[in-house]
Amino acid sequence: MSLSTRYNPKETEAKWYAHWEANNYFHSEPDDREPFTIVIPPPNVTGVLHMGHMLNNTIQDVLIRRARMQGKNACWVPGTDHASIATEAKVVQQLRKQGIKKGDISREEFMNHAWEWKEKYGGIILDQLKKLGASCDWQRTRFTMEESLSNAVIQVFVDLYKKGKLYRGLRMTNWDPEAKTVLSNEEVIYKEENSQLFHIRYPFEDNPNDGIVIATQRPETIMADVAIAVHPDEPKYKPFVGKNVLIPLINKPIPIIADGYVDREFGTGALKITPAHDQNDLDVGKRHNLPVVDILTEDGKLNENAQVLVGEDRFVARKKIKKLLEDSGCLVKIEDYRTNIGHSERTDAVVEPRLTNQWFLDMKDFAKTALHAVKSGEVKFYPESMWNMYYQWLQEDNVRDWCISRQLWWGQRIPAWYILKSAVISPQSAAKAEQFSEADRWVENGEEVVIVAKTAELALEQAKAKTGNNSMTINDLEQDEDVVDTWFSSWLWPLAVFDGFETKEELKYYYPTSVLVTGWDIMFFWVARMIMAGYEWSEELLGADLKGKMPFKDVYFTGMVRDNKRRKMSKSLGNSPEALELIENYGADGVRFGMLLSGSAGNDIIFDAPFDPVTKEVLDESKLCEQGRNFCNKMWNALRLIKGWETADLEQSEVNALAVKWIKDKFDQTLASVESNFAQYRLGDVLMGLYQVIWDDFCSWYLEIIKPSYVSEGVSEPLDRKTYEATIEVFEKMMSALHPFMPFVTEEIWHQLRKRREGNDCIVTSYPTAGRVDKDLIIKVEKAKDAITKIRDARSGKGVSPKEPLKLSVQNTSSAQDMYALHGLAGLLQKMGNLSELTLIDQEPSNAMAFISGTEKYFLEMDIQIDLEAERERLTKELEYNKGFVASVEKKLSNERFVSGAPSQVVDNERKKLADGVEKIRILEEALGKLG
RNA sequence: GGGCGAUUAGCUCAGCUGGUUCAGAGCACCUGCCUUACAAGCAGGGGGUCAUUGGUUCGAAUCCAUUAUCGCCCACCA
Repeated sequence: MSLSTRYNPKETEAKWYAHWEANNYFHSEPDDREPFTIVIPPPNVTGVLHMGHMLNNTIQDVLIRRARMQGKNACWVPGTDHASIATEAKVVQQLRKQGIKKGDISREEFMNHAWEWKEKYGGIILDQLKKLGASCDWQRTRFTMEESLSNAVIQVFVDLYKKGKLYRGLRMTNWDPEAKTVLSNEEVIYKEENSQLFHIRYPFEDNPNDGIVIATQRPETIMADVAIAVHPDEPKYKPFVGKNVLIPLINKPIPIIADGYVDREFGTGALKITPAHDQNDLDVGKRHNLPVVDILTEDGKLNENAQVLVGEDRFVARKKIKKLLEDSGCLVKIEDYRTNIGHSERTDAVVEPRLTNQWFLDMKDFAKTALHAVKSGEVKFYPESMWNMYYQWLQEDNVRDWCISRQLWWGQRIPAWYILKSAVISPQSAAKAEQFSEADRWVENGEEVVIVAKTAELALEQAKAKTGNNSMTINDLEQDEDVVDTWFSSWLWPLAVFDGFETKEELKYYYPTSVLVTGWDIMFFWVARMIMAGYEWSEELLGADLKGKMPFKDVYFTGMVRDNKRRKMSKSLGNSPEALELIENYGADGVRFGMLLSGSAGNDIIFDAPFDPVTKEVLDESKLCEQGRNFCNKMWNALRLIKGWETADLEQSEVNALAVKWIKDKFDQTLASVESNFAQYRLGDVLMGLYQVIWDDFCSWYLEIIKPSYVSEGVSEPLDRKTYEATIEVFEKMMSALHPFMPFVTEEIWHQLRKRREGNDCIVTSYPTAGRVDKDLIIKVEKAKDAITKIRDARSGKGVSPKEPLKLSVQNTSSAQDMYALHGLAGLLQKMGNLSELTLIDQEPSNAMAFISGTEKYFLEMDIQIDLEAERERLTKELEYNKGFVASVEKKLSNERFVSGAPSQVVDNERKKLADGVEKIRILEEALGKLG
């Protein structure tokens, strides 16, 4: 058998992933084991794998794989989100390429195209997750718009309406002119940008030569002005209140009003009131009974109301109106200005405040329960500090009602119907029909009559009752055109992925899920709302079977992945490495290693891009992935070494027996820290611990200790079976401990180590647990390692080859006797230090180099002239250090308040330090004395 | 404007309730090695007043306060 000197991830990864899938290891069915459940944060169907996903899903996979190995019923539910806005935009774009305009086709036709698109491209990201090694239960793959999930959305909508938590109303909303839909407050991202403040003079109607100057960022909206407001106490403006001014360019008279809202210090102290395009102006307008003039179209162009620049885009209009104002002499000045501008989270278009009729969810009670959930500890956040952000957002005065309707087609259509004028077909209904809206819908108390029901049929029933008109048909109703916000379906994800809202059998078993792993950037969009939904419906759904209302017990917040300049990785910046190329270059295990080691919960991840963002050239910079790849290679070569050994029925040497005991203990020690770190989701620390024990202890020390020496070129002595067997055992245990982190290489080595029976795979072997540790043994071996290091140091310092055997002696003291009473320790020292002999002596040898390791004094005989001066200098330095050390300890111990105040254990420790220090000083002084 | 968090080696970060894993890890760096598992490697090494200034304490990287710098979240000032 010959194995390549380099580990080859590519074929190995494909092989094992297929093997795991073929054995159905990822699939979970409810049984009597304890469940361990994770629902994936569903990536957008439009998405391709990026660094954030890789981080996120690597963490989830580590947790799920470990749980599986611990014998829990591990279930990781994958799926995708329909992502209303993003997907609809993609489909519209695609149709446009085919020469089809969205406005020219029916809703149904559009939906057909959209579903087609989804079928074709929607699974890409999930396939990419497989490359990463994600052990999702693919048979459970869900989609937020599949039938059962959509039904849940409808059900919830109806329920909330019945509970009086949903309402429809005309409000100032955030309008995305690009997507042509309204957005929730959370979907508006404010960015500080350079802007300009236009100072514009509005001439008095009765005295056009004089006027009042206002300041605005948005000169293109002056045509929508309905008043100029000044502060009531401002003497400068007081005389003008009640007068009219003329809007420049269109010469429309509007009144000057007084309102306390105006800040006298800002700008000119006079404010234009534009109720259609600003919330505050709307409030002011309402107080003064002013009309609303809307001058913008749904795609952000000026409409006929504007009178000038009709049809121009708002930003083009801004530029052009500047010129017009200049020409009219009304532009006083322009100053530079920095201000926050809201952008659409999805399209990045500048959001337009716009008065529209929308559906809102009353958040007051939801906010309270969501707050309570975390406060009470029902849900735990990792890191805990994320709670601060969460808390602040859910404060009563901070949380605003959630606008859930969207003017899109791709999504769950709102189950609300309006009664049409045509329903007036009997005298009975005619009597009830007092008024109709512009859309010819029935109006009651000034509002359109709404019927909310799960289906059109049920809505019709209700409508009949309402109108008293039994001959009404479905054609007399009109369903709301809007769909719900994507997040209005995602917030049900943990409740709905198991069996929709239908059978509940699986929900009983899997709910609440164990942990949610997600980025903190969607804390408000998603995490908080899932908690709300869990609180609202889990009890109704599960009744007596409820194990907890919260959708998850823990939330692990990952940081944002940033580049080495601390910029958030994004497509537009082009600073994100191609996830798949990364896997291609370093292997999935290498990349997983890199992701896991680069940060802890909540902390942002600085991830060096391995590719130049501009040239796409490979930079030799993605150190952590490289480290991961190298680690794979290291383990691979350890495997090659071990597999190359011949074995024989030999007596196990003392050295080997000691080495085996030591590595087992050492690994158990690591396993103990693995357990505690896992409990705190410190995955990076777990991985580093395993990395160190495998690389340093196992490869660098253990394997070197037991490595059989060679007889002649290419031929080495056989190894005793007992040691060989133990080595395999430790190695495979290490592989199983590492498996959740680096599943592919560990599975491969697992199988290379032994012939395995069908089904004996690393992925399903039981996760190792820590055993008892012989601390004394570990300490003694550590001391021996220190001595060996000093020997090597001495060799390299004196230019003596490691190949040249040397004589070493130890001063015969009781502690030396105790140390070397450990069987095999002397042999270990001899082998690793390449010593021809190791003896305890009472008489110091001549021409030997002395060094101290622990409290032992060693003499290394080398066949070279010892430089007495250098020796003296080295020893003096060490002596000085120890004297200083002892002095500080003595000072501590002579402080009575320390001796009486500190715990006795601490004081005892100090005493021991002192004793050791004094002994070292004695040895050093003695050695220096000998040098003369 | 309100709030949160950070500041420890050249870089990225650990350091839990103050005292032996108290100044750590990984990477980078320096020196020497193509030693028959691995140069994607081996052996050895250097490097920090724990941001500032005070305070509490027998004892502070750790607790308190202050200042500075950075980051983030929230908020309608035209």
